Amino acid sequence: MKKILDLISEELKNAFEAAGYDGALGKATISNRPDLCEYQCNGAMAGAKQYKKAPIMIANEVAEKMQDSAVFAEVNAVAPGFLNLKIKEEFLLSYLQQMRADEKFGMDMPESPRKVVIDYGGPNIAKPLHVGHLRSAVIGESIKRILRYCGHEVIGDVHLGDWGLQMGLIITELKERHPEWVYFDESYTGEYPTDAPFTISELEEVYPTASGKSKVDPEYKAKAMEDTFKLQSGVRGHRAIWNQVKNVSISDLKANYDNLGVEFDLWKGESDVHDIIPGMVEFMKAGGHAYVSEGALVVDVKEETDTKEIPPCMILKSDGASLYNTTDLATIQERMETINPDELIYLTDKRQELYFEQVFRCARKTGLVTPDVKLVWLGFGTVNGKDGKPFKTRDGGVMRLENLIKETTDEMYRKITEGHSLPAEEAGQTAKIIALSALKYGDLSNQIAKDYVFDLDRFTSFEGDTGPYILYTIVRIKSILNKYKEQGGDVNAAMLQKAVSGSEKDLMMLLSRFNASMESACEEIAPHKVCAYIYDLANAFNHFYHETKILTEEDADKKAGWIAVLALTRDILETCIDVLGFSAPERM
RNA sequence: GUGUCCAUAGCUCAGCUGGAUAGAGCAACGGCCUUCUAAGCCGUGGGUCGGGGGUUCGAAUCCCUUUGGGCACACCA
Repeated sequence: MKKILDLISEELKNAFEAAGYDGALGKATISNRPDLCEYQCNGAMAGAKQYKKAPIMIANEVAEKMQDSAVFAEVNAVAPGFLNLKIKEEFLLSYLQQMRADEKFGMDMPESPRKVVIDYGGPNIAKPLHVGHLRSAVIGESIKRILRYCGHEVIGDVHLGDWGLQMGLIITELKERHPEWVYFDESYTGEYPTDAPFTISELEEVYPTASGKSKVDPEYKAKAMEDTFKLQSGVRGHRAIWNQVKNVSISDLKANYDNLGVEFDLWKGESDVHDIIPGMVEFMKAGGHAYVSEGALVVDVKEETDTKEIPPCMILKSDGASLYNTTDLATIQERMETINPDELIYLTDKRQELYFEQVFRCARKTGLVTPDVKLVWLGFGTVNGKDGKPFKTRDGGVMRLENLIKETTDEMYRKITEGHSLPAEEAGQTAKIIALSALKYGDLSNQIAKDYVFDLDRFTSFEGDTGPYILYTIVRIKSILNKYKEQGGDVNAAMLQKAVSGSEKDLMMLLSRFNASMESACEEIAPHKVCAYIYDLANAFNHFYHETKILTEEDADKKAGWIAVLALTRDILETCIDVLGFSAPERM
């Protein structure tokens, strides 16, 4: 289905052309003066210079051509040259009817769907998930769903950090503590135990300790680098213990992401490309791109047009070990060979901008990707506390993701049971659903690239621009629709009617903008646009709700018309929260 | 130092490719429940869009400059 804005623009284009002007001037926008009109066109002013004519004259001539349009109830030319447009009720009604009959509510599927890989810039194994991981997971999940809803094929890869120095640090520390473990006996040739000799919580304590030691003890750091090298070069015991670390971590990570409602199609990691690194390095050397500088293997990526210094992209460290760049580039090569995507999207915190600029340039320059492959880096902002500094727990530590979810759920449970009657077992589940909506909406309603203040009190509030408010609105609609059914009504059979009130028309106008909102969220990779849209929609509904007594209406057609609007509103809201990655309960 | 992002109401944020009186929410104050979930709705107050120039018929939006922040700048990821 064409977007309503496009249909309006088409009318305008024809009118501009009929009046002898460039049709391109006939572009409609949503009115910024809703008191005057619903849509507006500023093309007459834009064309004034070109045609050496007063804008109001052009506007008048164009308005003249649209007096008996099927789309507009009213077209007014207003000084200095605005065209104010009001939509015909019949037009709006038929648009919504088509929307309601369409499985995707008017979203057109792309002619050539893209195959997209989303790289979540994954967490390091053996380290607990914290608030920083919340953004990558929540934003990535939403982008994946938005792109899929819009008809693209999306493959999400968690892409774990499982290969770098952090692994060496862990092995070194484990060896310090348990030198007697069979993994560290290099003369051992038998099978290694199948059960891990540690739990996830033990593991999580090991890394910070090791990291701390390596910063103050150069000898310790040297050991860690050696262990990293041994791991990467395939020493059996190192590989075996590393596998245990990985298994224990992954099952814990899966549980955590599952808890958050975030899914990955691939659980790949840096280690998965280890074997193809030598080939890639040779490829880069053979292409004449990679050379040795200061002992390290690098590829120059600076360009003439640069306004800043872009350091070369390092492929191998001077000790020959691979680093983040190496695995990322090899992963690009691997993805091109096995998946052959049209687009790669990387989601990391915004401090990695320069790094990805280097990697992308290197990938293009060396021919790892063809020029038509789109490489996109999305840098997200920092999650700050109310003090404006990076979010911490009360005692100053890093907030673990699972604690954050638990705290939010507990808070939600308290709110929904306090003064409201809900069976205890249902309240538990509902609290979890609402808590996720609070966290995800709180994050997604901000622009990706900006830092935002994490304020749990605000996110969990049912008032204002929050997830719980959206859910509350949906639940209200569901409640009315259920009662309608109890009265013997058939929601699906209810026919849309022309709006009978201003608030109903406002609601219908917003509904008609669904496809445009979703499309722009998809094109701009901007989940916050979906949030903004459903917030407006929820407001419009609540406004309508408060001045309309639906279930007691005696005129059956009128009532059915409202029920149909409600059903469509519910469907749109639920579709939108689904792409945001959360859902609504039946009641709350 | 170089580069980059940001600065909008007391607080948290919108503001699409420049358009008519800069919008929400929270907080404050005042209304609305014998009637579909008041976890809601309606209303009031609150702004020299960091400062200064410029382009334009028109600038929060584009350009320059300045101030104040955040971040990055080859062997970490």
